[in-house]
Amino acid sequence: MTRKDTSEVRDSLLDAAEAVVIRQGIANLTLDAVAAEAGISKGGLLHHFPSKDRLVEAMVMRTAEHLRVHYREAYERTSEGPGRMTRALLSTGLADCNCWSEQCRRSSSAVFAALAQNPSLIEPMREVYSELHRRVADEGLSTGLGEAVAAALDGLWLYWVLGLVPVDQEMIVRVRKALEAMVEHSAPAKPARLSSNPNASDVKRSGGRRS
Amino acid sequence: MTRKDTSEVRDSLLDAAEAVVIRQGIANLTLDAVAAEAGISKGGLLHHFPSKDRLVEAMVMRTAEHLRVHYREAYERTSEGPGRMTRALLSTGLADCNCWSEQCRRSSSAVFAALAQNPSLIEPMREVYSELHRRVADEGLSTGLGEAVAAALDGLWLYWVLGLVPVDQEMIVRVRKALEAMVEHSAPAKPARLSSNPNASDVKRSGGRRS
DNA sequence: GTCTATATCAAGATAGAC
DNA sequence: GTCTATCTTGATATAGAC
Repeated sequence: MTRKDTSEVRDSLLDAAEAVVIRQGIANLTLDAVAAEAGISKGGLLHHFPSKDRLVEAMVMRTAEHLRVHYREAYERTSEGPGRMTRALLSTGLADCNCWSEQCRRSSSAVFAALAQNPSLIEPMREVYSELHRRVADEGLSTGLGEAVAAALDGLWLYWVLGLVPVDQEMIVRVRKALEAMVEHSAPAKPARLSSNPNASDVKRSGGRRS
Repeated sequence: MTRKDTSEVRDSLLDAAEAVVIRQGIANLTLDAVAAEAGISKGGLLHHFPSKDRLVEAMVMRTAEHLRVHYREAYERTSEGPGRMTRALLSTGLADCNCWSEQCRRSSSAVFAALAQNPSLIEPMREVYSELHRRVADEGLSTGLGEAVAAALDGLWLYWVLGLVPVDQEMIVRVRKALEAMVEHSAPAKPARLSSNPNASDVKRSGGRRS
Protein backbone atom coordinates (compact mmCIF):
# COMPACT_ATOMS: atom_id res chain seq x y z
CA MET A 1 0.00 0.00 0.00
CA THR A 2 2.73 2.34 0.94
CA ARG A 3 4.51 1.21 -2.17
CA LYS A 4 1.50 1.80 -4.31
CA ASP A 5 0.97 5.27 -2.93
CA THR A 6 4.58 6.12 -3.50
CA SER A 7 4.36 4.84 -7.03
CA GLU A 8 1.33 6.98 -7.66
CA VAL A 9 3.06 10.05 -6.33
CA ARG A 10 6.06 9.41 -8.55
CA ASP A 11 3.78 9.05 -11.52
CA SER A 12 2.06 12.34 -10.82
CA LEU A 13 5.44 14.02 -10.47
CA LEU A 14 6.46 12.66 -13.85
CA ASP A 15 3.22 13.98 -15.28
CA ALA A 16 4.09 17.37 -13.87
CA ALA A 17 7.54 17.25 -15.42
CA GLU A 18 6.06 16.40 -18.81
CA ALA A 19 3.58 19.22 -18.47
CA VAL A 20 6.35 21.69 -17.77
CA VAL A 21 8.30 20.63 -20.82
CA ILE A 22 5.23 20.69 -23.04
CA ARG A 23 4.12 24.12 -21.93
CA GLN A 24 7.41 25.87 -21.25
CA GLY A 25 10.08 23.95 -23.13
CA ILE A 26 13.04 22.02 -21.87
CA ALA A 27 14.94 25.16 -20.99
CA ASN A 28 12.42 25.64 -18.20
CA LEU A 29 12.45 22.12 -16.90
CA THR A 30 13.76 23.00 -13.46
CA LEU A 31 13.14 21.38 -10.13
CA ASP A 32 11.36 24.51 -9.02
CA ALA A 33 9.05 24.44 -12.02
CA VAL A 34 8.23 20.75 -11.62
CA ALA A 35 7.59 21.16 -7.93
CA ALA A 36 5.31 24.12 -8.55
CA GLU A 37 3.45 22.26 -11.29
CA ALA A 38 2.93 19.30 -9.00
CA GLY A 39 1.90 21.49 -6.08
CA ILE A 40 4.74 20.34 -3.91
CA SER A 41 7.91 21.87 -2.57
CA LYS A 42 11.31 21.38 -4.11
CA GLY A 43 12.40 19.48 -1.05
CA GLY A 44 9.45 17.16 -1.38
CA LEU A 45 10.24 16.56 -5.02
CA LEU A 46 13.84 15.77 -4.19
CA HIS A 47 12.69 13.18 -1.72
CA HIS A 48 11.22 11.12 -4.58
CA PHE A 49 13.90 11.88 -7.15
CA PRO A 50 17.18 12.64 -5.39
CA SER A 51 18.58 14.44 -8.39
CA LYS A 52 17.43 15.94 -11.65
CA ASP A 53 19.18 13.17 -13.54
CA ARG A 54 17.10 10.60 -11.74
CA LEU A 55 13.95 12.52 -12.53
CA VAL A 56 14.70 12.69 -16.23
CA GLU A 57 15.79 9.07 -16.20
CA ALA A 58 12.41 8.11 -14.81
CA MET A 59 10.65 10.20 -17.46
CA VAL A 60 12.48 8.35 -20.20
CA MET A 61 11.94 4.92 -18.68
CA ARG A 62 8.25 5.46 -18.32
CA THR A 63 7.90 6.71 -21.88
CA ALA A 64 9.98 3.86 -23.24
CA GLU A 65 7.86 1.32 -21.42
CA HIS A 66 4.66 2.87 -22.70
CA LEU A 67 6.01 2.76 -26.22
CA ARG A 68 6.99 -0.88 -25.93
CA VAL A 69 3.61 -1.92 -24.57
CA HIS A 70 1.92 0.14 -27.22
CA TYR A 71 3.50 -1.44 -30.26
CA ARG A 72 3.35 -4.92 -28.80
CA GLU A 73 -0.38 -4.54 -28.38
CA ALA A 74 -0.66 -3.23 -31.89
CA TYR A 75 1.25 -6.26 -33.10
CA GLU A 76 -1.20 -8.57 -31.40
CA ARG A 77 -4.11 -6.80 -33.02
CA THR A 78 -2.63 -7.11 -36.51
CA SER A 79 -3.22 -10.02 -38.86
CA GLU A 80 -0.44 -12.52 -39.35
CA GLY A 81 1.67 -12.55 -42.45
CA PRO A 82 4.66 -10.73 -43.90
CA GLY A 83 5.23 -7.27 -42.52
CA ARG A 84 3.05 -7.80 -39.49
CA MET A 85 5.02 -5.46 -37.23
CA THR A 86 5.33 -2.90 -40.00
CA ARG A 87 1.60 -3.00 -40.65
CA ALA A 88 0.97 -2.72 -36.94
CA LEU A 89 3.04 0.45 -36.81
CA LEU A 90 1.14 1.92 -39.72
CA SER A 91 -2.21 1.26 -38.16
CA THR A 92 -1.33 2.46 -34.69
CA GLY A 93 1.32 5.05 -35.35
CA LEU A 94 -0.72 6.97 -37.84
CA ALA A 95 -4.17 6.47 -36.54
CA ASP A 96 -6.18 9.29 -35.18
CA CYS A 97 -4.50 12.64 -35.29
CA ASN A 98 -5.50 13.69 -31.81
CA CYS A 99 -4.40 10.57 -30.02
CA TRP A 100 -1.23 10.69 -32.02
CA SER A 101 -0.55 14.25 -30.96
CA GLU A 102 -0.96 13.45 -27.33
CA GLN A 103 1.48 10.57 -27.56
CA CYS A 104 3.89 12.75 -29.48
CA ARG A 105 3.82 15.45 -26.91
CA ARG A 106 4.54 13.08 -24.09
CA SER A 107 7.30 11.14 -25.76
CA SER A 108 8.98 14.26 -27.06
CA SER A 109 9.15 15.82 -23.62
CA ALA A 110 11.00 12.81 -22.25
CA VAL A 111 13.37 12.45 -25.17
CA PHE A 112 14.29 16.09 -25.31
CA ALA A 113 14.62 16.36 -21.56
CA ALA A 114 17.14 13.54 -21.72
CA LEU A 115 18.94 15.14 -24.62
CA ALA A 116 19.32 18.38 -22.72
CA GLN A 117 20.10 16.90 -19.36
CA ASN A 118 22.36 14.01 -20.20
CA PRO A 119 22.25 12.20 -23.54
CA SER A 120 23.15 8.88 -21.98
CA LEU A 121 19.74 8.89 -20.32
CA ILE A 122 18.21 8.06 -23.69
CA GLU A 123 19.42 4.51 -23.28
CA PRO A 124 16.04 2.95 -22.34
CA MET A 125 14.64 4.41 -25.53
CA ARG A 126 17.44 2.79 -27.48
CA GLU A 127 16.57 -0.59 -26.12
CA VAL A 128 12.97 -0.26 -27.20
CA TYR A 129 13.95 0.88 -30.66
CA SER A 130 16.48 -1.87 -30.88
CA GLU A 131 13.79 -4.47 -30.39
CA LEU A 132 11.37 -2.68 -32.66
CA HIS A 133 13.78 -2.44 -35.54
CA ARG A 134 14.86 -6.01 -35.13
CA ARG A 135 11.29 -7.06 -35.62
CA VAL A 136 10.59 -4.69 -38.46
CA ALA A 137 13.74 -5.49 -40.38
CA ASP A 138 13.13 -9.18 -40.53
CA GLU A 139 9.60 -10.06 -41.38
CA GLY A 140 9.54 -11.10 -45.01
CA LEU A 141 9.08 -7.74 -46.63
CA SER A 142 11.46 -6.67 -49.33
CA THR A 143 14.79 -5.50 -47.95
CA GLY A 144 14.77 -2.18 -46.18
CA LEU A 145 11.05 -1.63 -46.52
CA GLY A 146 10.13 -2.14 -42.89
CA GLU A 147 12.95 0.12 -41.79
CA ALA A 148 11.90 2.73 -44.31
CA VAL A 149 8.35 2.73 -43.00
CA ALA A 150 9.50 2.98 -39.38
CA ALA A 151 11.86 5.82 -40.28
CA ALA A 152 9.09 7.66 -42.11
CA LEU A 153 6.85 7.48 -39.06
CA ASP A 154 9.58 8.84 -36.86
CA GLY A 155 10.29 11.52 -39.42
CA LEU A 156 6.69 12.64 -39.10
CA TRP A 157 7.08 12.59 -35.35
CA LEU A 158 10.10 14.85 -35.70
CA TYR A 159 8.23 17.25 -37.98
CA TRP A 160 5.43 17.43 -35.51
CA VAL A 161 7.38 17.95 -32.32
CA LEU A 162 9.70 20.54 -33.84
CA GLY A 163 6.98 22.14 -35.92
CA LEU A 164 9.30 21.80 -38.91
CA VAL A 165 6.46 20.87 -41.22
CA PRO A 166 2.76 21.24 -40.51
CA VAL A 167 1.47 17.76 -39.74
CA ASP A 168 -2.30 17.55 -39.97
CA GLN A 169 -4.75 14.74 -40.42
CA GLU A 170 -4.69 15.07 -44.20
CA MET A 171 -0.94 14.77 -44.39
CA ILE A 172 -0.95 11.77 -42.11
CA VAL A 173 -3.50 10.05 -44.30
CA ARG A 174 -1.55 10.84 -47.46
CA VAL A 175 1.68 9.46 -46.09
CA ARG A 176 0.04 6.43 -44.54
CA LYS A 177 -1.59 5.49 -47.80
CA ALA A 178 1.66 5.84 -49.67
CA LEU A 179 3.45 3.63 -47.18
CA GLU A 180 0.65 1.09 -47.04
CA ALA A 181 0.72 0.82 -50.80
CA MET A 182 4.37 -0.15 -50.61
CA VAL A 183 3.86 -2.69 -47.90
CA GLU A 184 0.79 -4.17 -49.48
CA HIS A 185 2.50 -4.76 -52.74
CA SER A 186 5.55 -6.23 -51.10
CA ALA A 187 3.34 -8.56 -49.08
CA PRO A 188 0.08 -9.02 -50.90
CA ALA A 189 -1.02 -11.81 -48.66
CA LYS A 190 -4.13 -11.43 -46.54
CA PRO A 191 -5.62 -8.38 -48.16
CA ALA A 192 -8.74 -8.90 -46.09
CA ARG A 193 -7.36 -7.43 -42.89
CA LEU A 194 -4.45 -5.37 -43.94
CA SER A 195 -5.17 -2.63 -41.50
CA SER A 196 -7.47 -2.26 -38.60
CA ASN A 197 -8.42 1.13 -39.92
CA PRO A 198 -11.18 0.92 -42.53
CA ASN A 199 -10.21 3.86 -44.67
CA ALA A 200 -6.59 2.93 -44.66
CA SER A 201 -6.72 0.01 -47.02
CA ASP A 202 -7.49 1.92 -50.13
CA VAL A 203 -4.67 1.50 -52.52
CA LYS A 204 -5.19 2.82 -55.95
CA ARG A 205 -1.88 2.75 -57.65
CA SER A 206 -0.19 -0.50 -58.12
CA GLY A 207 3.08 -0.82 -56.36
CA GLY A 208 6.46 -1.87 -57.56
CA ARG A 209 7.91 -5.28 -57.43
CA ARG A 210 11.09 -6.32 -55.95
CA SER A 211 13.17 -9.27 -55.13
CA MET B 1 37.55 43.98 -45.99
CA THR B 2 36.76 44.70 -42.43
CA ARG B 3 33.38 43.23 -43.06
CA LYS B 4 34.87 40.14 -44.58
CA ASP B 5 37.22 39.65 -41.68
CA THR B 6 34.38 40.05 -39.25
CA SER B 7 32.32 37.58 -41.19
CA GLU B 8 35.15 35.08 -41.08
CA VAL B 9 35.53 35.49 -37.37
CA ARG B 10 31.83 34.95 -36.86
CA ASP B 11 31.99 31.83 -38.95
CA SER B 12 34.86 30.44 -36.92
CA LEU B 13 32.95 31.16 -33.72
CA LEU B 14 29.96 29.28 -35.07
CA ASP B 15 32.27 26.41 -35.92
CA ALA B 16 33.47 26.44 -32.35
CA ALA B 17 29.92 26.40 -31.02
CA GLU B 18 29.09 23.41 -33.20
CA ALA B 19 32.21 21.65 -32.04
CA VAL B 20 31.26 22.15 -28.42
CA VAL B 21 27.79 20.71 -28.95
CA ILE B 22 29.12 17.77 -30.92
CA ARG B 23 31.76 16.86 -28.40
CA GLN B 24 30.12 17.82 -25.13
CA GLY B 25 26.39 17.98 -25.81
CA ILE B 26 24.00 20.89 -25.63
CA ALA B 27 24.04 20.94 -21.85
CA ASN B 28 27.61 22.19 -22.12
CA LEU B 29 27.01 24.79 -24.78
CA THR B 30 28.03 27.75 -22.63
CA LEU B 31 29.64 30.99 -23.60
CA ASP B 32 32.71 29.96 -21.64
CA ALA B 33 33.00 26.70 -23.54
CA VAL B 34 32.54 28.32 -26.93
CA ALA B 35 35.07 31.02 -26.13
CA ALA B 36 37.59 28.44 -24.96
CA GLU B 37 37.02 26.29 -28.03
CA ALA B 38 37.55 29.29 -30.29
CA GLY B 39 40.62 30.43 -28.35
CA ILE B 40 39.08 33.73 -27.42
CA SER B 41 37.83 35.30 -24.23
CA LYS B 42 34.21 35.39 -23.24
CA GLY B 43 34.21 39.15 -23.62
CA GLY B 44 35.53 38.82 -27.15
CA LEU B 45 32.84 36.31 -28.01
CA LEU B 46 30.14 38.58 -26.65
CA HIS B 47 31.39 41.36 -28.87
CA HIS B 48 30.37 39.34 -31.94
CA PHE B 49 27.22 37.81 -30.50
CA PRO B 50 25.79 40.08 -27.84
CA SER B 51 23.78 37.28 -26.27
CA LYS B 52 23.56 33.54 -26.32
CA ASP B 53 20.27 33.75 -28.13
CA ARG B 54 21.94 35.61 -30.96
CA LEU B 55 24.69 33.04 -31.11
CA VAL B 56 22.27 30.13 -31.38
CA GLU B 57 20.17 32.08 -33.84
CA ALA B 58 23.21 32.48 -36.06
CA MET B 59 23.98 28.76 -35.78
CA VAL B 60 20.50 27.89 -36.98
CA MET B 61 20.49 30.42 -39.78
CA ARG B 62 23.79 29.24 -41.12
CA THR B 63 22.71 25.61 -41.03
CA ALA B 64 19.38 26.40 -42.65
CA GLU B 65 21.08 28.29 -45.45
CA HIS B 66 23.50 25.44 -46.06
CA LEU B 67 20.63 23.03 -46.26
CA ARG B 68 18.72 25.17 -48.72
CA VAL B 69 21.71 25.58 -51.00
CA HIS B 70 22.44 21.90 -50.71
CA TYR B 71 19.13 20.57 -51.88
CA ARG B 72 18.75 23.20 -54.56
CA GLU B 73 22.05 22.11 -56.02
CA ALA B 74 20.99 18.50 -55.79
CA TYR B 75 17.80 19.41 -57.62
CA GLU B 76 19.78 20.96 -60.45
CA ARG B 77 21.91 17.87 -60.80
CA THR B 78 18.91 15.58 -61.02
CA SER B 79 17.18 14.61 -64.25
CA GLU B 80 13.87 16.19 -65.05
CA GLY B 81 10.62 14.33 -64.67
CA PRO B 82 8.17 13.38 -61.96
CA GLY B 83 9.61 13.25 -58.50
CA ARG B 84 12.65 15.30 -59.37
CA MET B 85 13.04 16.87 -55.94
CA THR B 86 12.31 13.56 -54.25
CA ARG B 87 14.91 11.79 -56.33
CA ALA B 88 17.35 14.58 -55.63
CA LEU B 89 16.89 14.05 -51.90
CA LEU B 90 17.43 10.35 -52.25
CA SER B 91 20.65 10.75 -54.17
CA THR B 92 22.13 13.45 -52.00
CA GLY B 93 20.59 12.69 -48.64
CA LEU B 94 21.60 9.10 -48.55
CA ALA B 95 24.87 9.14 -50.39
CA ASP B 96 28.12 8.39 -48.71
CA CYS B 97 27.87 7.48 -45.06
CA ASN B 98 30.81 9.56 -43.93
CA CYS B 99 29.81 12.78 -45.60
CA TRP B 100 26.32 12.19 -44.35
CA SER B 101 27.51 11.80 -40.79
CA GLU B 102 29.42 15.04 -40.89
CA GLN B 103 26.41 16.97 -42.12
CA CYS B 104 24.24 15.25 -39.55
CA ARG B 105 26.49 16.24 -36.73
CA ARG B 106 26.54 19.85 -37.78
CA SER B 107 22.86 20.22 -38.42
CA SER B 108 21.91 18.43 -35.24
CA SER B 109 24.03 20.73 -33.13
CA ALA B 110 22.20 23.77 -34.44
CA VAL B 111 18.73 22.28 -34.16
CA PHE B 112 19.21 20.96 -30.66
CA ALA B 113 20.91 24.11 -29.48
CA ALA B 114 17.87 26.04 -30.62
CA LEU B 115 15.55 23.56 -28.99
CA ALA B 116 17.34 23.90 -25.67
CA GLN B 117 17.90 27.62 -25.78
CA ASN B 118 14.68 28.92 -27.26
CA PRO B 119 12.44 26.85 -29.54
CA SER B 120 11.36 29.86 -31.53
CA LEU B 121 14.89 30.08 -32.89
CA ILE B 122 14.11 27.07 -35.07
CA GLU B 123 12.11 29.35 -37.34
CA PRO B 124 14.70 29.63 -40.15
CA MET B 125 14.70 25.87 -40.34
CA ARG B 126 10.95 25.87 -40.68
CA GLU B 127 11.14 28.14 -43.66
CA VAL B 128 13.56 25.87 -45.44
CA TYR B 129 11.45 22.82 -44.74
CA SER B 130 8.37 24.67 -45.82
CA GLU B 131 9.86 25.25 -49.24
CA LEU B 132 11.27 21.75 -49.44
CA HIS B 133 7.99 20.05 -48.64
CA ARG B 134 6.10 22.27 -51.00
CA ARG B 135 8.33 21.05 -53.78
CA VAL B 136 8.30 17.44 -52.74
CA ALA B 137 4.55 17.24 -52.24
CA ASP B 138 3.65 18.43 -55.68
CA GLU B 139 5.71 16.89 -58.38
CA GLY B 140 3.61 14.26 -60.04
CA LEU B 141 4.32 11.31 -57.82
CA SER B 142 1.46 9.41 -56.29
CA THR B 143 -0.09 11.25 -53.38
CA GLY B 144 1.98 11.35 -50.22
CA LEU B 145 4.94 9.55 -51.68
CA GLY B 146 7.31 12.50 -51.81
CA GLU B 147 6.43 13.43 -48.28
CA ALA B 148 6.89 9.85 -47.13
CA VAL B 149 10.36 9.73 -48.63
CA ALA B 150 11.35 13.04 -47.08
CA ALA B 151 10.02 11.92 -43.72
CA ALA B 152 11.92 8.65 -43.96
CA LEU B 153 15.18 10.50 -44.57
CA ASP B 154 14.59 12.71 -41.59
CA GLY B 155 13.67 9.68 -39.54
CA LEU B 156 17.06 8.23 -40.35
CA TRP B 157 18.60 11.52 -39.42
CA LEU B 158 16.84 11.32 -36.06
CA TYR B 159 17.99 7.76 -35.46
CA TRP B 160 21.51 8.78 -36.19
CA VAL B 161 21.75 11.90 -34.08
CA LEU B 162 20.04 10.33 -31.09
CA GLY B 163 21.71 6.98 -31.57
CA LEU B 164 18.24 5.41 -31.32
CA VAL B 165 19.02 2.90 -34.03
CA PRO B 166 22.44 2.05 -35.41
CA VAL B 167 22.64 3.71 -38.81
CA ASP B 168 25.44 2.30 -40.91
CA GLN B 169 26.20 2.25 -44.59
CA GLU B 170 24.36 -1.03 -45.08
CA MET B 171 21.19 0.25 -43.50
CA ILE B 172 21.32 3.43 -45.53
CA VAL B 173 21.64 1.43 -48.72
CA ARG B 174 18.78 -0.86 -47.75
CA VAL B 175 16.43 1.99 -47.00
CA ARG B 176 17.45 3.97 -50.03
CA LYS B 177 16.79 1.07 -52.32
CA ALA B 178 13.38 0.51 -50.81
CA LEU B 179 12.49 4.18 -51.26
CA GLU B 180 13.91 4.36 -54.75
CA ALA B 181 11.86 1.37 -55.77
CA MET B 182 8.71 3.19 -54.68
CA VAL B 183 9.60 6.36 -56.48
CA GLU B 184 10.72 4.52 -59.56
CA HIS B 185 7.48 2.68 -59.87
CA SER B 186 5.40 5.74 -59.24
CA ALA B 187 7.32 7.70 -61.85
CA PRO B 188 8.74 5.32 -64.40
CA ALA B 189 9.74 8.11 -66.71
CA LYS B 190 13.40 8.48 -67.64
CA PRO B 191 14.56 5.10 -66.50
CA ALA B 192 17.96 5.90 -67.94
CA ARG B 193 19.08 7.96 -65.01
CA LEU B 194 16.53 7.27 -62.42
CA SER B 195 18.61 4.94 -60.32
CA SER B 196 18.21 1.50 -61.63
CA ASN B 197 21.75 1.17 -60.51
CA PRO B 198 21.76 -1.08 -57.48
CA ASN B 199 24.29 1.04 -55.69
CA ALA B 200 22.92 4.35 -56.71
CA SER B 201 26.00 5.91 -58.12
CA ASP B 202 23.71 8.52 -59.45
CA VAL B 203 25.11 11.63 -57.92
CA LYS B 204 27.39 11.15 -55.04
CA ARG B 205 29.15 14.42 -54.81
CA SER B 206 29.02 16.39 -51.65
CA GLY B 207 26.85 13.93 -49.92
CA GLY B 208 25.31 15.26 -46.94
CA ARG B 209 22.11 15.78 -45.50
CA ARG B 210 19.60 17.93 -44.26
CA SER B 211 18.19 19.49 -41.33
C1' DG C 1 38.23 44.30 -31.10
C1' DT C 2 39.84 41.86 -27.28
C1' DC C 3 40.75 41.48 -22.65
C1' DT C 4 39.87 41.07 -17.18
C1' DA C 5 36.99 41.72 -13.48
C1' DT C 6 32.73 41.62 -11.58
C1' DA C 7 27.67 42.01 -10.89
C1' DT C 8 23.67 39.28 -10.90
C1' DC C 9 20.97 35.54 -10.71
C1' DA C 10 19.06 31.09 -11.16
C1' DA C 11 19.41 26.31 -10.38
C1' DG C 12 20.77 21.97 -8.15
C1' DA C 13 21.40 20.12 -3.97
C1' DT C 14 21.77 19.78 1.39
C1' DA C 15 20.34 20.21 6.33
C1' DG C 16 17.40 19.82 9.58
C1' DA C 17 12.74 21.14 11.67
C1' DC C 18 8.08 19.35 11.86
C1' DG D 1 7.25 12.40 3.73
C1' DT D 2 7.01 17.20 3.31
C1' DC D 3 8.46 21.55 4.44
C1' DT D 4 11.69 26.04 4.75
C1' DA D 5 16.06 27.90 4.72
C1' DT D 6 20.50 27.91 3.03
C1' DC D 7 24.76 26.67 0.62
C1' DT D 8 27.32 26.41 -3.68
C1' DT D 9 28.12 26.62 -8.26
C1' DG D 10 28.19 28.08 -12.65
C1' DA D 11 26.31 30.82 -16.35
C1' DT D 12 24.82 35.21 -18.63
C1' DA D 13 25.84 39.60 -19.17
C1' DT D 14 28.04 44.32 -18.14
C1' DA D 15 31.80 47.73 -17.37
C1' DG D 16 35.62 49.56 -18.49
C1' DA D 17 40.84 49.13 -19.29
C1' DC D 18 44.16 48.30 -23.07
